[in-house]
Amino acid sequence: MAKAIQKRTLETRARLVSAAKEIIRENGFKAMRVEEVVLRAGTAKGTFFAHFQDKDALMDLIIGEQINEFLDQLHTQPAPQTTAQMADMLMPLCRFMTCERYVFDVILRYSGAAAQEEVGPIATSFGRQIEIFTEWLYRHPFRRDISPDLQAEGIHSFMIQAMALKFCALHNATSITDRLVPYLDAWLCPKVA
Amino acid sequence: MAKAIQKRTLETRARLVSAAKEIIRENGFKAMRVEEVVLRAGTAKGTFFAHFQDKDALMDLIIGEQINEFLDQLHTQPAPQTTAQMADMLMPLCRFMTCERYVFDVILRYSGAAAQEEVGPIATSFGRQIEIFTEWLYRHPFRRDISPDLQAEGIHSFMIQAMALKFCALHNATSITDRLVPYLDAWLCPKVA
DNA sequence: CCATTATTTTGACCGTGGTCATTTTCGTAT
DNA sequence: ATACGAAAATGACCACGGTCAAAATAATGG
Repeated sequence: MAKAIQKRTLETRARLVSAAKEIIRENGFKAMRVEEVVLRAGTAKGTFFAHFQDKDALMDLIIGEQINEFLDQLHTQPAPQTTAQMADMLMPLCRFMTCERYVFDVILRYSGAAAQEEVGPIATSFGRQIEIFTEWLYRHPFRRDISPDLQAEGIHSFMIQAMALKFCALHNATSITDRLVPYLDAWLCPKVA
Repeated sequence: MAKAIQKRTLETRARLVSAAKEIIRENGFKAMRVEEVVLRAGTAKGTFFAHFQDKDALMDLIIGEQINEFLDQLHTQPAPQTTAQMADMLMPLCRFMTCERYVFDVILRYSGAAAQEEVGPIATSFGRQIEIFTEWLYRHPFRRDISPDLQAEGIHSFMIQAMALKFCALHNATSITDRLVPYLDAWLCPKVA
């Protein structure tokens, strides 16, 4: 049976989401406080939690949406022929994911480690990411001894690793690309004697 | 110049740490609340924060200590000869790191993504982990086309990946070992034509 | 032993995420 | 229109991490 969602509900939700996005645009993701969102949306605090399980659920939504836009972009481009090219293509996405430490933390929590029962936007976008990688690898296979799926998972894994190092005090001199390429070379183009 | 630390300071700190460990032993890491720690230690709340930057700093300390014990264990064992053997050796550590979702989250935050100025216990233990892997690989090199250091970083990266998937609703049927071995095989024993 | 300074401790207070019984609004049948 | 049951909104309230000026305690010098 349809849930018979009222128009009011959609409107309130939309107001909350756009208030949140506005704050993020002005002051960054970390600055998004529930009280502020609710103030701008002109609702009571309780209303927020009637629409979203918790603050992070809204972050999940907004960040997931942004990631998906980057993936749309990636999807239109041809498959990379070299690891350097691949790293370059991934850069915009990596830059966004690491634009704030807080953002990267949310992504980590919701991607691999998503404890949610139902899979959220970020987790879904990660699935899509793997799919895109897999498609690339079908078009231009780097390795033939392992499946494109496994290769794709590895790329994902090294992407996370390269991004994580960005926030590590010891390694923040090197750029993400510079860190990613050696991983990708070793993973996708092993030169075994 | 020595800071001339009073004995009282050490005692208070010790009481706080052992109160925290006690709570963790009884009810898990997530149950460790500052109020409860302070209550059991018989100090005021402010004292806690005079000793630790924040709650997570104490978690970092305690978890880092535990990780180090597993690493001590690993250090006494001979280098693994196969990927399956390696995965088996890593299992106790992986099990601890994923004993609670909260623990894994703290570890992620403090390992790769440690934003701290000074490197904390967990981050340090991860450095040690890489060192141990590197030593293994010098003794028993799986690949010769890339450095042991790079191989070690990859092992670490895939370990994280395998653990992260444990918390993913879609993948929690498979055990960590079962997920780790294919990664390690592809990473350490590429069979390129 | 007292005075003075440095260190530690204290606990009232705050910020922010999250809850829930109550009230308001909406859709529908009469 | 009016009544009534269901969905949505409200805001006082709570939990818990974290702050800070003031008080208590320890170390030092005369």
